[in-house]
Amino acid sequence: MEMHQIRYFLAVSRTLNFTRAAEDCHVAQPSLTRAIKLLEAELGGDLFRRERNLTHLTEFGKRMLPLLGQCYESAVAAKRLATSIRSGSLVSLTLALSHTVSMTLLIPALTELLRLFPQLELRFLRGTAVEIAEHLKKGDAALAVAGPLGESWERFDAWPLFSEAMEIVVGEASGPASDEPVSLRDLARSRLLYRPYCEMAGLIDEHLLEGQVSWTDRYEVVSEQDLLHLVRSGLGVGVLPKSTASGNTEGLRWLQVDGFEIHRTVSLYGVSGRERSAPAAALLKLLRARDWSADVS
Amino acid sequence: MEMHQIRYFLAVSRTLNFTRAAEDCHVAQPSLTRAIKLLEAELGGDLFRRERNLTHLTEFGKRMLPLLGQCYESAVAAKRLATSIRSGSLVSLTLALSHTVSMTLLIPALTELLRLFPQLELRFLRGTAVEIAEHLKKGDAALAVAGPLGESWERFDAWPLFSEAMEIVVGEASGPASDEPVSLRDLARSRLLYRPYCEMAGLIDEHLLEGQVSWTDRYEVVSEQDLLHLVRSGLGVGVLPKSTASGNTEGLRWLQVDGFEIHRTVSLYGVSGRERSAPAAALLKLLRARDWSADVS
DNA sequence: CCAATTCGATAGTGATCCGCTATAGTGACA
DNA sequence: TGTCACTATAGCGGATCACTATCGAATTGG
Repeated sequence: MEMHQIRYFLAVSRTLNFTRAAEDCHVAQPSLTRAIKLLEAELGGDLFRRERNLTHLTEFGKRMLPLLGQCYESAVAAKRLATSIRSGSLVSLTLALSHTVSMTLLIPALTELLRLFPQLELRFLRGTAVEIAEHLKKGDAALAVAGPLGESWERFDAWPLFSEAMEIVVGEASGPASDEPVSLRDLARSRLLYRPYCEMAGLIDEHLLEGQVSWTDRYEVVSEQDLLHLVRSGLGVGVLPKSTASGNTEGLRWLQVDGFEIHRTVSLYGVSGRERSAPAAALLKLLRARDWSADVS
Repeated sequence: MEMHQIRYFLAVSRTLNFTRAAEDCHVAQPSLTRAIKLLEAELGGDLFRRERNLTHLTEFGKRMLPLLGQCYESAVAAKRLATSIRSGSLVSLTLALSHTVSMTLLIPALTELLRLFPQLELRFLRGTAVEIAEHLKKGDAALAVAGPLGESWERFDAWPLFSEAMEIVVGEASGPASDEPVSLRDLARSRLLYRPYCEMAGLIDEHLLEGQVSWTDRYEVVSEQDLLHLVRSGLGVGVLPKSTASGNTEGLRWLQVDGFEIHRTVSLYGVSGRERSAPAAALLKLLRARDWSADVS
C-alpha cells in the first residue's frame, strides 16, 4: 500500500470520476487507473464500481474510505507540523534539573528566555545525577542544571554557574539553643533528614563518618520541599545547599558546625557535538552571563 | 512521503539502531539509511541524532513520531479490515425500502437470512420511489423493496413479489355509519390524509379526479404510522395498501367504496450487471420464494 | 439514427527510484 | 592498538511509476 495509491483512491472517492481525479492529482489517467487496480489487488476486493456515469464506491470501498482517509490525513498533518516547526512558530526546549536545584534560581533567566521566544514550549525533567546524565545522553534534554554529575563522559560540556556551601539547617525552635558554633558530635543525636537524590549525598556521608559521627536516626525524604517542612516542624536536621531555601527562610535556622564544610558547584551541562536549538543556545548564554552572588549568600 | 519511509522511520524509532531496523524491515541497511535521509529532507529537519551507540530521536523526530505512527497504523488497520471482510467475517447488506413497505413484511425473510449469515450487518434506507431509484443507481443499496418505481432504467431488475389493493380506511367511530358500500362522493367531505411519499400517490389522485371528487380538505403526512394514528383518532381518511396495517387493525375500519379500485405491485429491485454479495443473493432468493398471500388478505 | 463526446482500460516506452552488494569511515571497547 | 559495531557512500540492476497514444463502450445531441 503506497501513499500515492491512497491519494488517488481518495481523489476518486471525491470526484467519482477517474479522469477528473487524475487531473486533481496531476497525473495521467492510466497511471491513476493502474494505481487503483494495484490497491484493489492488495486489499483483495474492488473499491469502485466503474459505471462511466455512475461510478461509485463499493460496499468494500466505503469500508476502506475512513481508514485510508485517516492514513492520508496523518501524513498531511505530519508535513504541516514539520513546516510549522521549521518556520519557528513551534519551538520547544527540554531542560533537565537536579532535584537539588530550585526552580527559583532559573526564573530570571527563563523569564528573559520567554521574552526572546514567546512561542517557546518549555519542558522540565527532574532527576538524580544519574538520571540527568541519562537524559542528556539520550537526548531527552538539550541542557541540564545540576551539581556534579559524577559521571565522567568526555562529551559532557559543563559550564560552572556558581559554588555554594552545603549548610546544616534546623527548625527555629529546635536544635542547640545557642548561636555559637556547635560540634558535629553535639548534633549526632538529632535525626538526620537524608536526601538520597542529592549529588553530594555520598560526600556528605563520608564527611560525617570522618567526623566520627554516626547518626542514630535517619529519615529519607524525596524532595527539598518535604525536607523543609519536616525541618520546620522540628522533626530533624537537614543538610542543604544554601540556595535551596534562599528567600524562604521563615522557621529555619542555619547552624555553624565545627568541622563541617562542604561546597558544591552547580553547573550547566550540555553534550558537545550536538547542535543546539536557538532557545537552548540563548538559555545557555543567559545562565552563564548571570550574576549568582545574590542566590548563594 | 512514502509508506516505506514511514515504516523504516518507525523501525528505527523502536530499535534506535539503523542496522537492526534494516533487519527488522527485511531490507539492506543502506536502503533504510537513504529512505530516512529522504524523509528528513522532505520534512526539513533531522529525525535522528546518529551517535552509533546513542542514536536517538531528535526533538523534531519526537514530534513526528505520533503522527507518522498513526499514519502507519491506519494503513495496517485498513489491510486488517480488508482481510477480515474478504474472509467473510464481516459482511454487510444495505436494503432500500419504500416508506410504504412495512418492515413486518420482511421480518420472516430477514430472520431466515440472519440464520444463514449470523455475522451479517444489515442496514436499511427508507425513501420515496425517486430516492430509492437513486440509492440503487449510486450503489448505496444492493436491493430495494418498493412499489412501482416509475423510473424506467433498463438496468433495473424488478422481481414482482405480490399485488395488493389500495384500500380506504377510516376510524372505527367515524365515517359513514353503514357497512354498505359508499360512493366516493359521500366520502369527499371527509379530510383526506395524503401520503406524498407513496408510489401510487399520482395514480390515486387521478382516480379521485376521474370520480369527480375534489377533497376540500387535505393533510399531508410523512409516515404510515402517523397516518394510522390520525385515522384512528377520526381526523381523516387514508388510502393505504392492504398490507400496511395487516395485523394492526384495532380502531380501523375498511370501507368498500364504489368506483375506487387501485392495485399496486410490490417488487424487489436490483441493478443488473452488478455482482451481488452472498447475503444479497440469499435475500433475493428468500423474498422471491415467499408466499405473500397471508400478508395481503 | 448517426456523429461527437465522455470515460475507463490497455499497450508500449522512458525515467525514476528502490533495493542490493561492496566498501569506506569512524567511534567504542577490550 | 586492533577489532568490532554502526552508519554513509558508490555503483549497479530491476521494479514500477508516469507518460503518450489509442481503443472500446456508452451516453448525448442534433
